[in-house]
Amino acid sequence: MADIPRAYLPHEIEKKWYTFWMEKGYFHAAEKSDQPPFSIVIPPPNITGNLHIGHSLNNSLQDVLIRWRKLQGYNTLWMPGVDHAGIGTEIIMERKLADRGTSRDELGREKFIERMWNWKAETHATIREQLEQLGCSCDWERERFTMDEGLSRAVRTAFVKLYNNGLIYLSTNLTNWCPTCRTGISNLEVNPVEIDGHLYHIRYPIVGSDEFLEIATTRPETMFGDTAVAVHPEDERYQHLIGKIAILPILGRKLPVIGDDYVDREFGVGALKVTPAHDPNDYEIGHRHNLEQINIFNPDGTLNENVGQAYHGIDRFVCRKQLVEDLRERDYLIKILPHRHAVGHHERCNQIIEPYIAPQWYLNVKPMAERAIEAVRNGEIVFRPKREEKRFYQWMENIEPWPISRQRWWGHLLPMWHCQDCGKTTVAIDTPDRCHHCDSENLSQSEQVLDTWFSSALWPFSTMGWPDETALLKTFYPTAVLVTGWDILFFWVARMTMFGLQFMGEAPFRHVYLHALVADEHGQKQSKSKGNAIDPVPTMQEYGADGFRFALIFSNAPNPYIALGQSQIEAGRRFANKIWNASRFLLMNLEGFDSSVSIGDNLSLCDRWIRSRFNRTVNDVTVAFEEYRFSDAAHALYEFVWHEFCDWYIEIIKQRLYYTDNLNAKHTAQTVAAEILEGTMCLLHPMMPFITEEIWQQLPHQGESIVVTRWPDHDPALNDPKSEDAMKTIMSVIDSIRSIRGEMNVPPSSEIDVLIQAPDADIRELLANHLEEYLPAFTHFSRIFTAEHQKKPDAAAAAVIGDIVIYIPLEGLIDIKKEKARLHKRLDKVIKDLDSTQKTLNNSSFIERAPEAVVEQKRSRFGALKSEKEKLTTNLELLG
RNA sequence: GGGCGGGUAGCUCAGCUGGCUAGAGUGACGGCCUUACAAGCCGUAGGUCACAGGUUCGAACCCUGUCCCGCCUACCA
Repeated sequence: MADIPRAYLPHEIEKKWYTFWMEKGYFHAAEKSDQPPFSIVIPPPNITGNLHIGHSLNNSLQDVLIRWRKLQGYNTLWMPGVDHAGIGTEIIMERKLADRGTSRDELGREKFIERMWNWKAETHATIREQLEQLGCSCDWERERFTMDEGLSRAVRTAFVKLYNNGLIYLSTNLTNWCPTCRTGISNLEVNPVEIDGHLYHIRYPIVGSDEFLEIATTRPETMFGDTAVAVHPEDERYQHLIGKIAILPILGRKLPVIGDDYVDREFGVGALKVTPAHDPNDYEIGHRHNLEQINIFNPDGTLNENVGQAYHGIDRFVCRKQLVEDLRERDYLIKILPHRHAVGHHERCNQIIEPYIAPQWYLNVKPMAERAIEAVRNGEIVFRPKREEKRFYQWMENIEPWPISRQRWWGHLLPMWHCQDCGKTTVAIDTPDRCHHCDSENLSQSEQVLDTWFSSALWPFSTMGWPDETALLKTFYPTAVLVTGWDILFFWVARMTMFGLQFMGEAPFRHVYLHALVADEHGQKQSKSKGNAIDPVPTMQEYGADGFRFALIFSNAPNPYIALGQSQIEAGRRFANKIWNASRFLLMNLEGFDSSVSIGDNLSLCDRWIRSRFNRTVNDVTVAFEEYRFSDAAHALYEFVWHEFCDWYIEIIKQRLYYTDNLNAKHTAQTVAAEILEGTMCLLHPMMPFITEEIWQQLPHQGESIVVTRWPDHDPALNDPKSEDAMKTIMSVIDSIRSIRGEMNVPPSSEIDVLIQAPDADIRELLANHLEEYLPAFTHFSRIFTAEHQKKPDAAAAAVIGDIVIYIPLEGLIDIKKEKARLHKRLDKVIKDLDSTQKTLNNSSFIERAPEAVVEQKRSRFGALKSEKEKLTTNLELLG
């Protein structure tokens, strides 16, 4: 046993056991089983590169649930996989191409996609390796990719069904256009970012007069697309201009001056230019007034032929600068004011989006959203934390049609074929030979792809074989719980809910657990550029996967963000080390131990106590897991392992393990210690899979792995409040002795006498029976005297616990001044508490209205405080 | 503009279906290499629970208002 290392060294252990688990096939779920099913589908990581710390948290939590439920006897399935992540991945690839001096356009579609597949292979392997390192018990044999054959068929099937239901339609509206990515995107993908911009005031001459109409705009370049100028119809300043014609500066186009309620008289100068093709509000105004829409941009954000020779072909922001100069020169520019406002940015490439008219395919999600709302309202789906339901409703109730087509290359092609002959569209799951309308073979498939979230929305059932009616679906759909960050509630959770209800007729999950996002130790968002990001891989290497996982789970309070820095992770590692060393100690003392020999009824008080405490911990952890209070579960175990099992139990049984000749007593201690340690390893296993397996294997055990053992049952009958109370008394006495020694600076090696005055005969007996055995673990002492009354020795320090008084004679060591100060401090606090307790008890309303138990509690507290006050006072008097 | 969450120890946060002496991790200070663990052990200090009212026998917790902070959401040019 001496070859067990002193400090926990995770590396080899982790690798060894993961390989073992895989060889045994523990993570592979049975399609059919007598056991109840419990399934989770992973939020598929994007194939954009390495996993970040958010993934570590997300997957640690899922692994906790899966491993815990497996121990409870469920047939568990954790479905793993990765997401092609559409535009996000394309952008990564474009950057890589740029580094090599080439580009997407240069490569062409086919070659580009070929590169994407290679990149996918690379990142997919990395992601899987990192999840394995973390210890994830995924059913790897079933791993899926959103663009693999089966899932692609699911995507086409879903599309065709929706299309045939009339829910998918083509519309040429204003969309959010990303000129950098050259595609339309949905509202969700647009991040409004506050920026310091400008408000440009420009004058538009009025035909047939000397007047000008001053307007204000943040985007002067869009004036090329103006088709009107608008004022408020009741604005007395401008009423007389309504119906007249204004002249567009530079281009000289004629623009009607119109009156529209939309115009805010208070803002700017109370007049605005109307650009229906490039502003959502102007688009609406345009409709109301039958205005022409003039598109002024090319798809890449350069200005098109509608803007006149001088600006044609140049970039939108270059144009803005140039145009402002020209306006200034020609005296159209009145002023430029600083103006802070929100500007939409594409969440993927972070470039400014333009409202732009382009044909897009839309999915009418309204009817699906209604069913989804209903599913949450009637409790078919339950959100944790509950507050997330509000966000869900708010978004769902105001849902807008979802633009699902993207003018990109990487993703699922729309299953649509255009007929060159009749011009009609054929929509089909499998590539059609002929046009469904005219039978022509002259078909070409749409080149657009679907929004990446379309396939994600199918994930809970597409991964299980849908549209086929597979055994897997039958067993594991709907999934038990979806575990993900709240940041993708709308992107993903909402859409999965809608699609699950639509295609499976049943919500895809019973529970949705939305966990925190990981910030740094000061609550700042982690990011590579800020340099405060914690990279999981080196972290796991340095601290071990278990310590890392524990730190994440321990910190995962029900907050929107969790602050996680180096120190939290170090605490996780220290805990793993503590477990390791406690186990190491016990294993060293288990030599010659025969676990098959049963113990009699010679349990010591501390044995009964630790069993009771363990039993309660089983309950605490189980209930916490059931309620997704992961942090509470971690805290309960941390407290039990460190501050009860290690700090007290192990210390106390050293006496029996080392020094006693009583082999029965030793055997009992070994039995209980081994039993509690094994049980604790089970409780810890979902959070810390590796170290618990390693220790469990070395302990006396039945079965081949902790992964497939049984979760301890909580048995209320095993709670032993009597032993807990008795131990509490003993622990208080020991604490008091330690406290005196500490505060009086008694050298650890010097032996002391302990005089205890205990009026209660039961307490005297309790202390007389146990203190001799328990105290040596905590302090050096020579003799203990317990009596009904004790005469205080001259030079002694005193401590009071209720009606128990402890004297420690400290001849030559005691500092009277210090001792008096110590007692005074305690006395002050006791008096304060006593006063407030008395006040409460004197209040007749309290006696009448408060529950009996609360009153009783106060009374007994009052008694204890009173007794303590008297004893402290007496002792102070004795000190003179 | 609307909505949500928060303000508790130096730091990061638990506790909030009202009722033991308000806790943890981390940091600080003092003492220990005590044969499982210095990634450890022992002791100590540190809090008007943002502020002001209200409800109640009783409020960190419930209600109202105020002041800060963060987030989500929205079409103010």
